[in-house]
Amino acid sequence: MPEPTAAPPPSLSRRALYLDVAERLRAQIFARELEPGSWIDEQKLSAEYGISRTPLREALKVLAVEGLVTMKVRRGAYVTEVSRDDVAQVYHLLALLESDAAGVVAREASEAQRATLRQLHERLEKQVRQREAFFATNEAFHMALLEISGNRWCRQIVADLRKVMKLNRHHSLFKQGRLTDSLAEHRALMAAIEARQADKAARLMREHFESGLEAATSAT
Amino acid sequence: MPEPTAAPPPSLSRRALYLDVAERLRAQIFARELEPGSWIDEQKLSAEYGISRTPLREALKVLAVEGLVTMKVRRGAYVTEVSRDDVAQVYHLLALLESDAAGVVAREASEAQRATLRQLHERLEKQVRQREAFFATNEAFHMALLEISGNRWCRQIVADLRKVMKLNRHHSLFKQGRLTDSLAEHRALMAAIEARQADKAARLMREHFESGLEAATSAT
DNA sequence: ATCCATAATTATGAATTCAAATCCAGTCCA
DNA sequence: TGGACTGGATTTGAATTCATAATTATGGAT
Repeated sequence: MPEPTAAPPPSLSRRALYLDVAERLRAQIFARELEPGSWIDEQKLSAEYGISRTPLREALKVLAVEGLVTMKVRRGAYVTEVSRDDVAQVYHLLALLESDAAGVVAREASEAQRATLRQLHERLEKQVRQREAFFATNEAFHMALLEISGNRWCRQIVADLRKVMKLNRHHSLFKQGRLTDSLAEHRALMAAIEARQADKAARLMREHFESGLEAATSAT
Repeated sequence: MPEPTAAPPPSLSRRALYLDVAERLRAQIFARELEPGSWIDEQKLSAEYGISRTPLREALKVLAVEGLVTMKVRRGAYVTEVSRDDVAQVYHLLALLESDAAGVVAREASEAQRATLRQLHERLEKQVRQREAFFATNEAFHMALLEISGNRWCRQIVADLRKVMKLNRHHSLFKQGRLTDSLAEHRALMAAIEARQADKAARLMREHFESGLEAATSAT
């Protein structure tokens, strides 16, 4: 069979193939090349990727744990659909989990850990005009905070929920003016963390997500 | 021809095999039958389970995402250490998520939904002497509450975390006197829900888990 | 024309096979 | 004696094959 794309260098990838495939699948899902609700054709995709079905199926199972795809018995994998209601529920959970983490961080973080967050926040301040970069740094800030809070189970859950949120086409940061609002909220949160005000940090984080939800579910 | 009804379908399990295998692996990991840090012999295990390596490897990749095992390239899977700290982290999360749910239920549950919880609680009252039955009803009560709270993402996460706790050998309900204490806490919680006192219900649920953690990590 | 039964096709789930990397024991040589 | 080397045994990672469930197509009866 003719291979669709040039074969990659044999052993340059020290990572497992199924992880690369999972990464590629995530990218295609987030890019909407695989639409939410649609069935994933294993044969077609494995041919497209130039691999066998085995590593593809392993990758699909990984994404299923993350919530990006849904496996149906004897029916294959489907890209997860996120309803308006799901968005609200997930925002609620993120508010709960991340506000708790923010409180822990404000209370217990070391100076070095605060410095890490400070640097990320400063980067964020400079990226209000670059939506994509802002996205990435925002994500990095939130995950760094989770990392510092020290609860690995919480970190994993939040990471997965955030991936699911990316499935939602109405992402809050796409909304008009949301970027600057979000930045202002981050600024206040960072200040509370620097001042080691745990309750305030937790409250600000919760409000940050409430604003985000409002923006996400607004008409535009 | 009186063709005898086809033999009972061998696959009564409506779940995928790899999920069952993952479940079994988790059980062995938490029961320390697979020791932390030890290498997992795919051939031996698949033979032991009476399956091929394929579904086992899929399950291992699922557990890798969950953080229960670590995959090393060309070197196989290793059991990750599940520390005392992990238990505390999971209890903390359960307290956070279930107390929130308890608040929602106290605030918004219908009379029919309260009746469901009431029935489960009354069953619990009668089962203080039967540990296994108490376990099951306790679980049913908590999951029913989650169900009523209406957040399917939260319900799924809590179900997963509870699975982890259930497999932990230091389960709080195994501790001396914990059953009656737990029941008393449930009684107070139920009363708060009946009285539709959301804040109180949330607080009681949080304390319920704090007591549970204390019991779980105590010396005995 | 519609509906039902049944045959053919297709896709999934799992087992098996195969190639390549790793490990291990024994040997050779400085 | 000790360390590097070699060749075989293991073991992983991935492709291929196979069995069965699900889907679609076909044909016949009402």
